[in-house]
Amino acid sequence: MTAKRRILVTSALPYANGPIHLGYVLEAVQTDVWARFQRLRGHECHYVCADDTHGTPIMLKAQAEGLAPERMIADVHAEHSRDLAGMLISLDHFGSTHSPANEAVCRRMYLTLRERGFIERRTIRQAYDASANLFLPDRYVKGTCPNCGAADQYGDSCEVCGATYTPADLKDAVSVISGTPPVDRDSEHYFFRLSAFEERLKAWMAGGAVQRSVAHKLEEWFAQGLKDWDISRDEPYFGFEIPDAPHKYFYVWFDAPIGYLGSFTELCARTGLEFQDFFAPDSAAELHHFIGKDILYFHALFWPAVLEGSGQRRPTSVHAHGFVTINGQKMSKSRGTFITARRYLDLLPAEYLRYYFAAKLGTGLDDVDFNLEEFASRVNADLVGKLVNIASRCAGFIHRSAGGTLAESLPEPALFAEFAACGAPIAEAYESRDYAGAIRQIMALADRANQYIDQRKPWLIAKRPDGADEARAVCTQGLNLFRTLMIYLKPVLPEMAAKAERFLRDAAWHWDDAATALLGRPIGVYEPLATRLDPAVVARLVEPQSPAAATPAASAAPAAATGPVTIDEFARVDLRIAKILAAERVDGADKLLRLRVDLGELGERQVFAGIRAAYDPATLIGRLTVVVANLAPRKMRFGVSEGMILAAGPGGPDVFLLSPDAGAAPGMRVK
RNA sequence: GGUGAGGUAGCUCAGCUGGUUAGAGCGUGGCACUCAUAAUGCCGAGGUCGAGGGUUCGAGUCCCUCCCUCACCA
Repeated sequence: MTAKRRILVTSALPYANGPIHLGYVLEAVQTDVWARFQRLRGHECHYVCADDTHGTPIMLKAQAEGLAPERMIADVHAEHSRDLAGMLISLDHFGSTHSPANEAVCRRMYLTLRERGFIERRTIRQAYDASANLFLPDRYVKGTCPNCGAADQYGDSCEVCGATYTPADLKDAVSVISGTPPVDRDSEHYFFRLSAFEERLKAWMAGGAVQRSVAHKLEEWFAQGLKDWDISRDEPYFGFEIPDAPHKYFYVWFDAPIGYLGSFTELCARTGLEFQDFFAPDSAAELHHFIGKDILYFHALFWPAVLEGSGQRRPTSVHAHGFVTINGQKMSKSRGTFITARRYLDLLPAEYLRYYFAAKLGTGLDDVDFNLEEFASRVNADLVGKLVNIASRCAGFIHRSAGGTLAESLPEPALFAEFAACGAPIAEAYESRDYAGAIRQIMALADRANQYIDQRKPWLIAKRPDGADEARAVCTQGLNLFRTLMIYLKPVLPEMAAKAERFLRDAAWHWDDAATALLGRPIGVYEPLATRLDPAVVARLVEPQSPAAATPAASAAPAAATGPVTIDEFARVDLRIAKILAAERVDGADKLLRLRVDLGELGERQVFAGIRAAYDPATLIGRLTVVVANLAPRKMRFGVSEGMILAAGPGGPDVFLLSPDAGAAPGMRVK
């Protein structure tokens, strides 16, 4: 086995203005599988990440929500942490770029860059929103394309003709923030002299730090000439102030990758690791970044240059992956295919997605299609039908005809040796991030294991009076083949592997354990390690979400069965006993009644309900029923509906209001 | 538009530096089995390897042209 390596890996920092979605999960899974694989091999591997919290979009979004940005990013951080943990991402530390540790690293690196002459000041002219008092990033200016005349285009490029330009080139430009035309204003900016690093970057790239196709892309950029990089922004800006430059802030893309170091600093403080062991220029430790192909420029050019320029080591590798598509199409909120990690986890186990992504992740930058039907069939066929089935069909015999103890030796050591020998090429596939290749090999072995059992037919052997030992031997062989495969899959399926360890009463597995058989020991009773997933549940990943706000009345179509909700989710719905004080028909609406209801301590509300065909308003007055009290108010043509009356039935005249038993009073909580 | 990647069985893909009848999984048709979460095994059908041209004794694999798809463009 190779010498013990010291490795630091990162996933790109998720931006703190939205939830973790499946695209990011792909990256986290890719990183996590690699990290877990390294640890399983006995190497020292630390995995850090952080929220990317700075910049204009965060600032504006917080403003729009009426929150301090610090508050908003804290909320998002909690959500991100929870979702990543749900996906079994084995982060050693998940920090934030908005941390004292990160600010300290930013300042230190910036000052070193400045000392060494890599920072320059230049005055540039930029679009400025005079009514909002802020400089506008390109994407915050919209107007007519100067090239093709398409309306409503962003300030950096035209989506219609593809032309690129600056906001000043746009015709009829307006600020997205205020809608007023921007003015040009001069401002002094700080630039990082990327151009000084061309030769060093080429050398770095030639050393195999990036994939081949990425190297091609970089060559193209080199050919165009490297431009210096504007790393400052004017206030107001949510970020870190630049030392000795009042009112100037580090551009979010400067402090974001530094967030890897900031986060690692915090991990060091917590665990006693030596930061310099990993970042000194002559560090023998490895540094691997996993990123999406969209941010290659930052990670493959700026980042190694910034690291080197500030007197630190360069990354060992930057590994880029493609995007996730859903059923062949881009994720899209409007199509309902923007799937968040939370949505997935509410419906399905993380490991199925991890397996599916791993089975489709190669070494390239190709997009990974999340095809719902294929996902279901692949998980069911591979994991349940093939893999777990091996254990499931063998375990019974060990208990029935062998007292629950494995045989003392393997009947087919050569077959086991073959499985063990595959450890090397499978490890090689993991190491080179060809997870699809690793999974292919593992599943081919799973097929062989099933063939073996089928040929030996332990169920027939066990029926013979003298067959107990042989059946036990065959199933001991089968279980050992299974065990070896589960060890190979442990980086992808950590929980299932842990369950299998417990089932076999085995110690926590190391990669090399795959090559030695488990013999002569008692094992536990088999319990299903994985259950089939229901395509109908999978399909719900792309169902439109939160239909709650759709219709404020009982005419709402009865939702189909909607799967389990947690008690907390249920508790969010505030159901109250309501007394109907008044009811009348709504002119101009042939389904609606306007109700005035008394909710006790919550006061009186106006609620519209689509029950006119079923109830005479006069009969309703004075009766008690149930109302959703915290439904978002909905503005209708006839007024605002401030709640929803609960009723059952298909609609029309067949609508039936709920009634509490005697004793209930207006305002009581239903729970 | 520029650049890059890619177009191989119904679907998802593998095919290394060109070499015998082009492969796998899923799906599909048939058979077998019944230990196993209707799981598993065996047999079969299904591809002019995007189109056309070229190099070569020989091309999915190299070259040219064209068509189509996707991504990136700081």
